[in-house]
Amino acid sequence: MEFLSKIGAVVQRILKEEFQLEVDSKSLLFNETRKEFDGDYTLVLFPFLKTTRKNPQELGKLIGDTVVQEIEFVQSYNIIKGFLNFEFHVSFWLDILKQLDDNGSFSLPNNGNKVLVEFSSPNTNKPLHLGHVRNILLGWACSNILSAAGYEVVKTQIINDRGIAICKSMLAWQKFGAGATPQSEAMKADHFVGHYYVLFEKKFKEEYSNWQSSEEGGTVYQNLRKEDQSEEAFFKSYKNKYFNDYSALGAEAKSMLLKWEQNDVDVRALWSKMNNWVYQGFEETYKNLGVTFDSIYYESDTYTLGKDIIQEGLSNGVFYKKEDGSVWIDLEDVGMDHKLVLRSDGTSVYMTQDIGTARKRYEDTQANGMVYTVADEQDYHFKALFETLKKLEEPYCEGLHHLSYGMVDLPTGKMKSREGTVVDADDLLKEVIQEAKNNAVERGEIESISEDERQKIYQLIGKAALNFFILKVNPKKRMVFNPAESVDMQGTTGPYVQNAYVRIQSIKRKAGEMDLSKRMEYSDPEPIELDIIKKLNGFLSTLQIAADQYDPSIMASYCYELAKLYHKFYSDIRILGATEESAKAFRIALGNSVARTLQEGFRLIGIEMPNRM
RNA sequence: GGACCAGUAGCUCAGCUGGAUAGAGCAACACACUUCUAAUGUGUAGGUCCCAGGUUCGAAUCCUGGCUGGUUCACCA
Repeated sequence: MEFLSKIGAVVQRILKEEFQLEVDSKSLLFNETRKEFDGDYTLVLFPFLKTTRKNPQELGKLIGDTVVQEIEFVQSYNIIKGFLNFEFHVSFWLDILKQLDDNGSFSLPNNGNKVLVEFSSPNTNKPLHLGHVRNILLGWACSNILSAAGYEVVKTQIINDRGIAICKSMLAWQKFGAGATPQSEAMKADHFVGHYYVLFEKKFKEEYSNWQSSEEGGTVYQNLRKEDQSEEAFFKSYKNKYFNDYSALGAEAKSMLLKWEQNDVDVRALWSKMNNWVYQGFEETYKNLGVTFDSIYYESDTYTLGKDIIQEGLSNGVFYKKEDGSVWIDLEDVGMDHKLVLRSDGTSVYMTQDIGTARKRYEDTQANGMVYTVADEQDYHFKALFETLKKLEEPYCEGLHHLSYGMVDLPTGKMKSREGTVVDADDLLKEVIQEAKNNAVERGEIESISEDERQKIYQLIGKAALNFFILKVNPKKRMVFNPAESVDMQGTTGPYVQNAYVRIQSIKRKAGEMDLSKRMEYSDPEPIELDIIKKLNGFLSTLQIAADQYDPSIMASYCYELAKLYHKFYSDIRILGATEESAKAFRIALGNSVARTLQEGFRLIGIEMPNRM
């Protein structure tokens, strides 16, 4: 805040002139004065007491007197213990509000950086679930926040469209589908494909179970079991081995994968057909979540990338080759291990592709930064990837960030797709919207508007509840998703914030066309009104912090706090019923400013405002 | 075993680049709608900030060591 550095400069000068004490502006911390004391901002004097050999009263008086004398907007000061509280003129805050109204901006100037934000990045064998929802909302909100903070942003995703998982769906459809289509079954297309993935797992499980009681299975168990290992525990741990070495279904799926890699025409056609169904379904979910992408990368295109860079790195000593032909990078100097970048048979690993994809994206966009929205189980991988890209001296290597987020747990424990405890993204959206509708119908505020508009409002409210519930939590924290609480619309929720906005709209409608110029005559604001102005003034610095930390929860909290102040203001103070015309005009103008700020803050975290609710 | 992340009210979370008496919401209880949308506001109650040391005028915040939960350390992705 500019005005604080003005005070800071005076303090610095005094400390230097009087005590030969050089203090840099960073160590001069001004805090907002706590509610229970008089003042706007507080300078903590303790750090200077020893070196100046003054007590707080003396030092505070010296600084306070000078600041009040030299800085026109500081009206007075008081000293409590080691805290020097500055009180500003009321007119200063009224001017701030006017400036925000006249040429206030909700974004920061372009900073010359271009950043690519990757999020969502699903597999194509099943529909999106709650885990994806957190990923998508985080990535989307971060994109908006970075964009408002002055970055040029490219939103992208990489779709994992190949591999054994999609082959399982394909195989199950081929064997058991009898030519069914999403249309013929009237199913959302990605759910249709997911159904066959589940069917495959079911048939495989049956097959495995039969094998376990067969002679062959029994022999394997007797020969390979560890001591004290129960039959159940053994077969649980043996599942992968069985899939690869014994299973007929496993063999078929693997053969399909092989054919895919050999570009078999029929398999490729089937693959395209099923992936396209999934994409149709995803598109619908993205639309309902309100997110879009600027570009899409497919793993089937990118999985071959990176090998040439490995050669490059070998020749200039970034990588080294072992006797068996495998290629590695030594990351011990940054506290990590040696990491494989190419297998001994010359095929790629995850790391290889990611190195190649990063460079391709740089070539495609010239972005000097990349943000990867990926769950925190991959922290180590991304650390290794970024260090590798640094050693390769890639031009964008200083702008890499892993937007790491914690898993989403249910109150009953972890989500496990195998145990059917996942929360489906589409179901979730439906539920919150239905809950919004139930509430709205009960309240009856919007009975008079058209059915179409009502539906639209239910959606906005339901989505607000869901988005806010997920985004209010710091990304890196593991979060508990309680379905009952996620549809809550009271307290620290999206609808609570929307409600503040709606109240303002309602007042504007009632006020009609009004000349607000009289607000300039309003000179004696209530404390709550000043609190609101201070909060409004904090929007841009909040945006900056949220962008620096890649953390939408900071913006979500800000909006909640502003809405909370407005709700209190609304209940304590007459707006349309104000006795003075100037007060009425001022309060309407203040409301307008709050509404715009809430709307913009919520837009950044992917939530739209209704005009009624 | 090494590394990383988390641990704050019954529950869900803020606060963490050190500052005044640790804050919200939910749940509980009590109040406030003839008055601008009560999806609101007010109040009561609720705390060993995981534990133990250390640094400091001052520690939920920083350091060290533990404890608990999670993740990771694959020629898997």
